Amino acid sequence: MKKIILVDGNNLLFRSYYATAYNGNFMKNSKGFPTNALYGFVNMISKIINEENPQYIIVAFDKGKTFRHIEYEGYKDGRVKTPDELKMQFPKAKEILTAMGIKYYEIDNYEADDIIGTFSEYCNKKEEFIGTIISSDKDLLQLITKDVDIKLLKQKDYIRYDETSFKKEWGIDPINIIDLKALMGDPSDNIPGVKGVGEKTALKLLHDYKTLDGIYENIENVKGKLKEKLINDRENAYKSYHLATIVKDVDMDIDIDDCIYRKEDTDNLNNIYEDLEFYSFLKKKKEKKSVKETEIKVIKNVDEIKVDKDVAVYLEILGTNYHKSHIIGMGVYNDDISYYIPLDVLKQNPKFLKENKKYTYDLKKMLVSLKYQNVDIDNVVFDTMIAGSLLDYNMKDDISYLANQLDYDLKFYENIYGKLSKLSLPDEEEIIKETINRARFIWESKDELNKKIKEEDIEYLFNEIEMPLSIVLADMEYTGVKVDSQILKNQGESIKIKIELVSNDIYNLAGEKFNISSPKQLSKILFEKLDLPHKKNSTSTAIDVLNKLREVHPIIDKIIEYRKLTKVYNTYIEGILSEIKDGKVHTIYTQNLTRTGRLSSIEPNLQNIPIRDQIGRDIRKAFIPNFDYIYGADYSQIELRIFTHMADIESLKQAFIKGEDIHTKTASDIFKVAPSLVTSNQRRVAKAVNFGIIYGISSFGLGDNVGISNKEAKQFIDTYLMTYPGIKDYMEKTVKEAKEKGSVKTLFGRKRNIPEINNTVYLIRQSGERIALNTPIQGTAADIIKLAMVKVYKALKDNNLKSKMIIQVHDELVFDVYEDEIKKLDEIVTEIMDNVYKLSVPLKVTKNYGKSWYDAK
DNA sequence: TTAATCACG
DNA sequence: ACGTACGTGATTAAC
Repeated sequence: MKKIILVDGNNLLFRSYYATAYNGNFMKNSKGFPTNALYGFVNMISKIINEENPQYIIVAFDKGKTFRHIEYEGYKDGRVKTPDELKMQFPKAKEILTAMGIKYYEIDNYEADDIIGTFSEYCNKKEEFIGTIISSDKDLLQLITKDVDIKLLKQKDYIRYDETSFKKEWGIDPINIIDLKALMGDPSDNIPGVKGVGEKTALKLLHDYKTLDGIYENIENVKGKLKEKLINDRENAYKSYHLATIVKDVDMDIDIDDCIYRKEDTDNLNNIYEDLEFYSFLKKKKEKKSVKETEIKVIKNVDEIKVDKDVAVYLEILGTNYHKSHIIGMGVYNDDISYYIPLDVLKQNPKFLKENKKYTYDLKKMLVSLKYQNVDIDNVVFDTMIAGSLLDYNMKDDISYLANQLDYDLKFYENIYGKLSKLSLPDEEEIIKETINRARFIWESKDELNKKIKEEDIEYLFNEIEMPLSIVLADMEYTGVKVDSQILKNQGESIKIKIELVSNDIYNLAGEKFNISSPKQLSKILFEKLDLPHKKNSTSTAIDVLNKLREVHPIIDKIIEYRKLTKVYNTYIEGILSEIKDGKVHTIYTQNLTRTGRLSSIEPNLQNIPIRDQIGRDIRKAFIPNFDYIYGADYSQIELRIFTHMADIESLKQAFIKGEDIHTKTASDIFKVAPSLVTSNQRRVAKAVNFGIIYGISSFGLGDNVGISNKEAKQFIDTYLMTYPGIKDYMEKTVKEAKEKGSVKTLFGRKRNIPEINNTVYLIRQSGERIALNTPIQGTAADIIKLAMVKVYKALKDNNLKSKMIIQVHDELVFDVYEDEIKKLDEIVTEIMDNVYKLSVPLKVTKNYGKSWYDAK
């Protein structure tokens, strides 16, 4: 017995396209060619090959207009036109199949269904063949026979139907799927069916009368309204029957030998994958760039090191958190040398690490790791990780991601050291080879990257902000933040008790015990057992849903309380405690991750320590100085100031210059009342509108946020735009330019590509427009505070202050300060933050200090 | 591994 | 009619 796998190619491509097209993260390769459908397609085909291990396989595609279009002009009318981004991917899919050794069929004026129908019929007739259809299209169920079954794809998995299981579940014969569709119709294909008859009614009718013919032969036995409907739409029913019938005798020659699954053409397939940038699919990599034979030298003693010009260095560690991970060794490479330096030799402080010009990947990682070993490194002039991220490559911790994007063949970290959860060291020989390969990649890519930095005109951003910032951040991370674990433990104890109490209250109010932390179980309790009002089909228990129910049931307040307490306990008590070592936490600031240029902070995240509620804010009492005081300096309304500067809005500018409260000023303007008469609610709304402007405003978003109707929100926005002429023009200009260039820039030239902005899908395009409006503002704020950090760091050094900058929270800098340095530090920080960059509006800084982060308010 | 939730700017 | 604020990270449940 031989089996043929019959794949519905159209169906697979559509599915994978729409599965990813809406999430806003539309996959494209660096040339801008859309790849999202293909990615899913390749995954699915590979899965099919793995699961079915087929001897014969074909993939069918639609081609041209079918008889269905000709005989029924409304056919598929209501359907949205296939997006261009999807259409473009079809030819590539066919190329991929050919390279995979899979035959595909497309026949003029037939759909993929009909080709599959014809192959099914082949299986029915030929004794030795059976078939398995793969699709998510239920129409194809009509092809099930004793020789043909189907894998009906669902969202995550699939259901396999053969003749028996189909009959059992549906109560009709497979062929009667046609009769079913004739009755029900199919809105997606614009097949009419019988009006008012859905799946339930249709199945009942077919159960009683077997077929469409059977129903009309016995039409007198049908009762009432249904009978009327059937008689009225008799013609439509039969027309639908015809349209729904899959053709089984397409005029084509089947040479079954064509359908044999052949060996893939790996080279060809790799070429296609490389072009699409599907690096994870690449099989057995070829050498991408020829590499000259170099003599590797493993350094045994520091005296053997002879470096007489600039050089690329790469430090390998086992793991990703360099505060915890161990150094493996260093690769050193230039045109003359190719060294591997093990840790014990590094510890002897080789001179070239201080003296020679150096090129790196992930400078900060190297600086911190070496600091722990008391190894000095200086004079790093170019970091390829920073360069790559400024040039909008897709950056990862692992250098090989960048390498692959630049057409270098570099083994992935995971393939050398294993998954992060299961790291292990390979042979020393491999470690040496791969570490040097990495250094060599840095050496060989630096000029290309540097050239691009110049072309993009971002040398200032690169050389004066990001490169020195790496050194600043390394120092901050290494210095760490002192945390009093006893304070956390004490708070934890009292919170634990409160959690106990509130849990019991919840169980009593619910009438049973359940896991309050499970949104699924909670929504069952709230919306089924207690039958609280909720949106149709929504099981969300998120805070805004709960807030609306506070008056409805006493359990809601308790749940909100429970959420607050467990959040604080799990994330900020237990979470922080687990990150403390030697009384300090050492975060890692990711310098090259965000799309706007901001930093982010991990393990632990020091940028989301609570402040808005008292219960969470208390956590800050545990963040204490290592020296004498915690000093904090915040930029006040920096994003709104930047917006005012960029959009050049005169009256807002004046307000900032005069030092007015900007939200009150806005409220006074849009509600047309004197500033002194602005109510707190008016100010709240104005504040939300101001934020909305920064986010790329939409009336829905604003309304949702403030809790007013879409219409009211629109009113506010309109008034706002009328009040401040120039904003509308600025926004339109920004979006227009972004559409033309496909990117936006900050004041310092940091570029963000926004491919979404020209997408054909409305929602994605809209999101792209908001990104275009927000990124220059958020990004410029990030540039400015980064520059301030660099300058402050230098000034502290120049003034011989021993106090330390320890935390950055986007618009806030936190310092650990000696008592006798407070005054000087305050002068330095204020001077620099105020004047770091001249805008047409002043930058304002608010400052405080105290015995803990809590008290620095 | 992913989705839901909630902490921050 | 659709379904929408921008940027992050950690934890938990549930697959």
